[in-house]
Parts: sequence; structure tokens; C-alpha cells
Amino acid sequence: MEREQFLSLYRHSLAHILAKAVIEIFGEDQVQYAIGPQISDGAYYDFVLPRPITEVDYKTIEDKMHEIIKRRETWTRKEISRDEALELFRGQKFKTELIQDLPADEIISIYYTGDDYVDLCRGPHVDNSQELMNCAFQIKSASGAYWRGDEHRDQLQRIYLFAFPSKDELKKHLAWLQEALERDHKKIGAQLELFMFQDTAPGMAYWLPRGWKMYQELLKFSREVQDRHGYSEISAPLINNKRLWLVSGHWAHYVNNMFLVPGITKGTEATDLIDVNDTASIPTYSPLTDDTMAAKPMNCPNAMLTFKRKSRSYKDLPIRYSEMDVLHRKEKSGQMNGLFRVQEFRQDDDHTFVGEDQIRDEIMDIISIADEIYKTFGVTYRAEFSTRPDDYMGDLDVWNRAEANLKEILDEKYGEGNYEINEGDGAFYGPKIDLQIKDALGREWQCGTVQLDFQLPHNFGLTYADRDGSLKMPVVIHRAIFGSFERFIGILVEHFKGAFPFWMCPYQVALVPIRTTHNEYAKKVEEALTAAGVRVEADYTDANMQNKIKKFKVFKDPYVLVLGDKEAETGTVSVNMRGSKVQAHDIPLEQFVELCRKMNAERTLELVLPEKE
RNA sequence: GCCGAUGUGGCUCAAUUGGCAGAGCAGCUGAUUUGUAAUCAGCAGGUUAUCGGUUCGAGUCCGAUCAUCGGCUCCA
Repeated sequence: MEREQFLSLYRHSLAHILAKAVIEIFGEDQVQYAIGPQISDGAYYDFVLPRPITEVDYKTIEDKMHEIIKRRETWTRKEISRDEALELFRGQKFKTELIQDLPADEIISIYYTGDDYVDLCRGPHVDNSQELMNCAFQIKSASGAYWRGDEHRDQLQRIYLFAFPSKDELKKHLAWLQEALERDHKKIGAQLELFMFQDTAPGMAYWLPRGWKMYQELLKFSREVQDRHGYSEISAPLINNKRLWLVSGHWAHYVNNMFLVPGITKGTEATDLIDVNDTASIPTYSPLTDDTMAAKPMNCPNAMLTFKRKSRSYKDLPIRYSEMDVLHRKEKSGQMNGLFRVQEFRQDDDHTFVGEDQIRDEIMDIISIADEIYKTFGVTYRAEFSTRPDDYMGDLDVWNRAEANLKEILDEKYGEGNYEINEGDGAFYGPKIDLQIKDALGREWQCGTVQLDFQLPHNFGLTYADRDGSLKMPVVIHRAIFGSFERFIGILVEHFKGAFPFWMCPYQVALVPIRTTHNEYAKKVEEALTAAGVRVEADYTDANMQNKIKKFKVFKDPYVLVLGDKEAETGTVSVNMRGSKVQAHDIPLEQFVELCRKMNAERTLELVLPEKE
């Protein structure tokens, strides 16, 4: 049997065992059981229970599951009519709903595990519980989940299960999770002093000196690549009057995600003194006034206006406006997660204005940019193509041509079948390609996105004069490769476990003079490196050499140079490379400077231990 | 927003059934001047997230708020 099928079969079966265990523990009339599919590392089952499940319940449930499996019960499949099914599951509201949603003449299959537990299911399952005896499983967590993923419907309790064919594989998976935990960017970010958060600005990072150096390097890299590809960077107002958002459609569709700057309805000019103890002196505000403003959640509208500022010709296209302005998106509480999900961030955003016949070349170029950028970080990626949704806007012919266009590009670039197609998942304003990168642990993250937009050019009435003198509407391509720099840095921290490539490290070389008498030589070394564009930090205090080394190693600086009498006399450096216990001695200073310069210029991924020439 | 959990010096963690908030690291001061990941000694650092309640007494029990974490929904 295929491993995939096997996994699916017994994970699915274990989900049923889980449900049976929960029912036996709480009593049949106390439990509403919904659905229990398998997932990538096990399975889950959704319930309504008389009380919340907490960690102390896990053991009880696991023990009950083992007990049930040991009964070696036979699983029997039965086919019944819709009416019989409705009768059988009377009192189970979720099962009843599932049955009612099936066509009236559908034959329904049910499974009995032993005599006392029955579940609605297509199967297949194991034939007897004893087949599950060797499987390893463990309750992972319990959490809330909405019935059918709809937040307006019942909230259920979801119990997650890790499930693997053997104890060994479960152990391996738990070790993998432990590794992921150790790579947590929130933990490493604090250790390396990259960023912090404060209660007064939830979901908005403070970039500390070290982290901000890295951030700047990423911006620099992004700008370099984009310059080469003919992009023009602009910067636009961070807050804009509501009128702009009315035109763009954000006021109607996105206002709940925007930070508002309400207008003053009663009271004073901004310069008037306010006595906080005197309510009468405090102006009143409203988001509904004409002078209400909102922080921008996206750059698009500003780019539209920048295009619109003068008459455009087909000869001007494509026009590529990149923007790295700060964006604000208000999130529901409970949605923030370190740098992965923030309320304030920057994107390597771009809006390219093209004629329809330029879409193909432009997207090919965007993909080549993505290739270059992702390759520099040593990560692979996968493309996903999302097509026209039901509630699409615009001209059907344009949609069809655009989708055919994109498909052709993807086929050529990645080969047919080597990318995922999500039918109907596109935005209402155009189809899109998402790029998912894979990190060192095999986890996938959506970073890049390329979206065609037929709607915003329409809302803003954008035109250009074509060859024949007629006015045409440009197509807009939205794209980002890093996605948000915040999220991307979070991913990089976990991918590299804080040991970043040389070129993006906050400090690239650390200097450790052995005694303060060596400071003079160390300063010469610092000057030489700094002059070559290398970021250097040094400890000139009279602290112990070993303490100095320790401090820089904890920061994961790529190279720590030890400088004493010997080095000062010969004009050399002793090199400690991150991740290696071997040191390189007697390396001429010029040779080391050149190595660093080259690693910066080439954005080398791996560190190199210099060898004496 | 919803379900569940968590919140003690800058960091990592202690504090018995409610009974004097404590340690290591980091910091400061002094001594040591060191050849590859923690030299020694001393000092300082706290309204236990915030607000309220129960109690003779609250880090500990109860409530509210805020923030964070694991999920759901949403998303770059």
C-alpha cells in the first residue's frame, strides 16, 4: 500500500477512535460530534462538549483511546438511505446538517466501530481496531474552531492529534517541532537584539539598532535589483483623506482594517489648548466627517494618482512605481503573531502600468526578479495560480485573455503541473500568482504575489494614448517579492536560526583586542574594514578576552577577530568563523578585508574560513 | 472578534495549603591584564502587566482590562 494511502487510512481511523473516546468519557447525550479529517501530522475532531477541554484531559482521552483500540473491535460499513441516516443521527445537529446537504437519493455510508459507536463517513478505514495497535499518537492541543469555518456559526472544540505509523516517527516529528520552537524568531530576535514590541503599539515592531541595520540591507538589496529592472521608487502620504479611499473602494471594502484619523466635529483648531479635566474644552471626533483621514493599508491608490498626474502615451509603458512606505492594517485582536502578522509594515511593493500586450513580458521579468532574490537567500519556492472568482468585476474577455496569458507563462517557466491552480481564488479585480517559499524546516510561507488588476485603473479613470490616438485603460500589475519585510525577516530568522548570510548581518566582523594595549592596532583594523564597507563592532574595554569573544558569538557575528602582539607585529588577524571551532591564524589584514568586500559584493550565502596565502 | 492558556528585576527562572518577593546571567564599582564561549569580590535593581474585590494578610483566590502565546476566522 502506498504510504500516503496508509497514512490517510489510519489517521482517519484514529479520528474516529478519538471521537469514540470523547463520547465514552463525557456520555453520548452530552456530546455533539461534527467532523474529523486527517491533516498533515495527524488528525482532528470537532465537538460540542459540556465543558472546555484542557491539558489535564489529554491523558484521560489518550488512555481511553488506547483502551478502545485494545478491544480489537471490528469496523463494519453499512449503506443506508437518507431517511434512515436522519433517524440514526437524530439529536446530532451537525451530522443531521451534513446528511441534509446530501442529494436526496444519495446512498449514505456509515461505519460502526464495535456496536456502540457509529459515524457518518465515506471511509475507508481499518477493518479492525487492532490494526492501529502499533500506531503512535498523542493529543497535540485543543482549541476553538467554527462549524464549517464560518465565524458566524457554532464554535466547536477541536481536539488535534499527532498520529504516525510508529513511535519512532512520532518522536522524530516531536523533535522537529522542538527545533521549530528553538528557531522561534521572537526568541532569537530578542537574543540578537533585532526588534522588540511594546504594549502601547501592539503588532508594530520597534527596530533596534542591530535589527535596523539588517532591515536596511534588505531594502538596499531590493532597491538594487529593482533599479536594474527599470523600477522607479516613489514615496507618498501615509495618511490620506477619506475621499481617496472612497474612490479606490477601500472605504467600502476595507475600512475595518484601517486606522482612522477622525475629523473634529465640535471644538477647536489643532493649536488650541485643551484642558483634559474640562470636558467642554475637548473636541469631539467622528470618522464620518469630510476631513476624516485614514492611514494607508496599501500603496495602490497613491500609485494610481501618480500615474494620473499627466497624460500618458503607449510609449511611456510600462511604468513601474515601487514603494516601500509604511503601511498600517488594523487586525482583530488575537491575530498578531510576532513579525509574521503585524499591524505596521513595509512591503517591496510595486505597481506596474502596462498595455494588455505587455503583460507577458512584464510577468516574465517579475519572475526573474523573484528567482534572483529567493536564490540569494538559498530558498526554493513554488507558484500558485488563482483564477477568476464568481463575483469578478470587469470584462470577461479581458479575464480570459489574462488567465490564458498567465497560464502560458507558468507552463513555460515551471512546466505544466508544476504549480498549483486554485480555481476561483483570484481577487475580484484580477487573477493572481502567489509565490510560496520553503524554509530550512520545510515549512512554506507566502511571500511574493503578482496580481493583475482591471479594477483600480477603472476606478481612477486611468488612460493612455495608444498608437492610433485612442485612449486605452492600462492594466495594473501589483507585485511584491519579499512580501512584507517584517514577515520576511521573521522567516529568515527561523530559516537561518539567526546565523544570517554575511552580507545581511547587523555586524559582520567583531574585534577583540587581547589587552587594551592592542586597541591601537584594532582601531587600524576597524578603519580598514569600515573603509571597505564592512560593518564592524569592537570591544575596547579592559574586559577579559574570553568574555569579549563570548559576547560577539552570542550575537552570531560571522567573524570574530582576535588581535594581540603577534597580529599587531605582522599586520595580520586571527579569525574565528561562526559555526566552526577551527581558527585561521596569520591572515594578512588586506586579505581578510578583500574576502569581506567580496562576500558583500556577491552576497555570498555561506561563510568562508580564510586560508593563509 | 471567538475558544484555551500565560503574564514575577533587562533576560532565564524560584517562592509549600494564602504568611518577610529570592537566585543566576546582564548592569554598576573595585581588584585581576589574561591567546580563543562566562576571573574574583562587593553594590544596585520589584507597587509581582493594570485596575478593582475577598481576607487579619494576596505573586498565590475572584472579577474586569491590557498584552502575549496555541488554534479558528482573516491575511503580506
